[in-house]
Amino acid sequence: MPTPEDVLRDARLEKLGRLRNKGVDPYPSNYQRSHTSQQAKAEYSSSLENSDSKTDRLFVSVAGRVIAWRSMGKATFLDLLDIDGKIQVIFKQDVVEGEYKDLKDVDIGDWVGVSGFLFETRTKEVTVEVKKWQVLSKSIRPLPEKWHGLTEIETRYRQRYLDLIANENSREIVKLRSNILNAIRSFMNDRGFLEVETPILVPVAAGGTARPFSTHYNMLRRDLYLRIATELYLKRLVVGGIEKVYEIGKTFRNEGFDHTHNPEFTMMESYEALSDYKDVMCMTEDLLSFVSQGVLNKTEVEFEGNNIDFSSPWKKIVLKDAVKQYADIDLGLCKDIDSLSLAMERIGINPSGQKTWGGMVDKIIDIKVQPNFIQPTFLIDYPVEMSPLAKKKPEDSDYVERFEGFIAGMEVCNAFSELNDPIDQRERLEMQESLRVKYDLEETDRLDEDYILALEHGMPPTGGLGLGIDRLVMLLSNQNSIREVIAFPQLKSQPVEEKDN
RNA sequence: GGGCCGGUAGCUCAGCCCGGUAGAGCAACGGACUUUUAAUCCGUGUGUCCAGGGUUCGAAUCCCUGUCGGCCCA
Repeated sequence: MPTPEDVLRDARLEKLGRLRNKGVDPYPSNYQRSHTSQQAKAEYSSSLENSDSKTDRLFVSVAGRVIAWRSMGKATFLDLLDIDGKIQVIFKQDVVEGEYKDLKDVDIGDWVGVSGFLFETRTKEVTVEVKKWQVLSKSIRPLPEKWHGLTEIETRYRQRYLDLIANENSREIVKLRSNILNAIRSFMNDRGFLEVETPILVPVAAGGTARPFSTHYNMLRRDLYLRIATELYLKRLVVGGIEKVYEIGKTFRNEGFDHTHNPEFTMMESYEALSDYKDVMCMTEDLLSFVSQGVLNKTEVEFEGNNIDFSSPWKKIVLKDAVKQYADIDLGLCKDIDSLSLAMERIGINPSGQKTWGGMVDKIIDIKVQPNFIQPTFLIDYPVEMSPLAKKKPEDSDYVERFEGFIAGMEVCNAFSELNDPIDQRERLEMQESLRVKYDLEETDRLDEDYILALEHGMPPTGGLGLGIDRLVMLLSNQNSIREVIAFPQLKSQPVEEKDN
């Protein structure tokens, strides 16, 4: 029994067959277009402005997907969609070359290339009067509805191509994301940073606090992990004298996902020799202002009803003070797990679930502190327990030179003066390893011997930054879900369908 | 992990409270129409009602379980 879907498909397959019978290749390998939709319209406008002779009509060839069809009998209007937008074209029986009736084999959803003169309709819409045309790709499935488009979020994510065809905003986000990446690269390159690439498949998933994905390398007969950070490899490059490096790439964390987390996400990490976290703070302010200005032409954006101002200087607050202010807990008086547990219970946070002191502080920040940081805010000077890769503050060895940047209540970056004392580094990572064993944790940072070996050869004082690209794109595109800014976000698998044959 | 909401035609949705075997628009198909733009007009089809189980003479509808998605909370 054919499903209604099959019926629709069969009708299109029939047209495909008719095209082939007429000797038409429904899937030609190329098409020479002279203009995109918007280029054609722009050139038409400018030709009107400075033309003495209106006899010089503009002949263009454009290509795109048929997204609307208005047939008037011996004339048919189509809307074509290309990367720039829409353009209307008209097929007129007395103008188009070849058989006008052949248009019947074209469906909404097909790609076509058309050429002809531009003109303006009565309603002043710039339109191509088609002389020659050809099918560029025959589509055998229907498009979403033309007016409401595709709204079901699940289908938008699972069949992103349909979302992109139907929803202009989705196309804009793809473009914006690309522009943001370009702006970041341009900023970093101008400052003398070298863009580098480091391994994704790693023997030790170090450089952060997270559970890794594991995989297996058959030839080596060993398990490897997907990186959870690029940090330690980038710092090896700094040890090697590549003083300013950055990498933009995917990192992977074996955790759940929600509207601000995807298990694979894009980070930029940068390391600059002869700088510390204060320099990185300045750079971060400059970078985000530059990117916002570059892609949106402004440094203030609206996000979930708030006006967010990226311009420097950002608000800065010392972590200890923030915890006191927003959670009413004095970390100086709660230096062990028991006292901190009591303090947490007093303010209504359940401390169970967190086994380490650092983890508990993290939870307090998560719940009580972070949501207050709507405008860009640096939370600075973290407890050493939470930051095994950061350099201790000279005047207070319980705290390190580290900051995280929050915007709209989201953590968007993390930075520190990198720990370059190999002896201290070993001790700190060994502490993390012992915590893992003691509490049976999978997410503590790992000791990477090979990295220690590198450090022992001497790393200059270095300021490092990790910037969450997906969240930045969210902020600049006013999207409150990370899935809107990742073209193919992680989704649970659908039940396997049984097919008859 | 907890609570709430949703999954019906290719797409957008109604029907569910109050059980009687599914409906509209768009798309498709046939026809009219040479400046339309959600074109219009006439005619014709269209379904594992997310899955499984239960209640019932009878379930898209009520109940349970699962699943996928969304929102909120932890």
